[in-house]
Amino acid sequence: MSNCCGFNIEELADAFKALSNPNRLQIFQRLVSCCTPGTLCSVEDLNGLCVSELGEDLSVAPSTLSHHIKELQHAGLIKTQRRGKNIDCFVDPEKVELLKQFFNSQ
Amino acid sequence: MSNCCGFNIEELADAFKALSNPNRLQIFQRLVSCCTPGTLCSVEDLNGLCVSELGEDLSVAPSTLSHHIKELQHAGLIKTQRRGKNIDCFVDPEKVELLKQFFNSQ
DNA sequence: ACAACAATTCGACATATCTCGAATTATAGA
DNA sequence: TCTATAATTCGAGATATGTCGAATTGTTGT
Repeated sequence: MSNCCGFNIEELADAFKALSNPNRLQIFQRLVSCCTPGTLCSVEDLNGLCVSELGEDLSVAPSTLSHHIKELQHAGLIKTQRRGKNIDCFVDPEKVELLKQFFNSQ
Repeated sequence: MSNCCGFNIEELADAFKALSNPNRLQIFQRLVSCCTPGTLCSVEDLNGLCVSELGEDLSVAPSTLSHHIKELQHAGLIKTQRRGKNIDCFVDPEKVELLKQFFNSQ
């Protein structure tokens, strides 16, 4: 577990890998921007989109979409929660904050 | 060329892909942190490290290191400049700014 | 219990990536 | 010109990734 300047390189690399696929990046971007300005994205606020909504303008098979959601989840970028037949997705604000700080470290 | 919320998804994905490899991320992190605080990273300032210096604590073959440098360059994250036998590397502050803004878009 | 819908798992395939060693190019200095 | 050093290019091999279709699981409503 290599550590550099307070950042865990492996953790960051995993996050960037998850964002390196255009389809996944679009999913993430959509989740980030779906939160109403001024409010935090969190599970409590329920500012999320279900899996099928996230794949609407993506032209990938449901199985591929599911795979991408899991990748984002394993990288710690999003969290999920079942709501009836749907699975809602939410950005993890702490991880986003970590990434912000990385690029702000001069 | 897909565009979302003012961001070019392909461009961002290329940058994240370049940062998704732990070795490349460490190279980038080292370049980012080598700039003296308060100063901008730019070719003019010559606040760079040569290729071999960047690979010192990385335990990869020179050919691999060269490959990674080129990946970072193609993604627009760094710029290079020959100085005698060495090739100096510099972070591109504009690209870093773009990535900052992406994570700051709520 | 059954049908419909949402999502996941699994196996397979094509493609991309990471890495290396060997050979090559570029530069500086004797 | 010759040698040493820095870096790159090239080809190859192992591994990882993106994608799909088919089958399966979980949930709701009839």
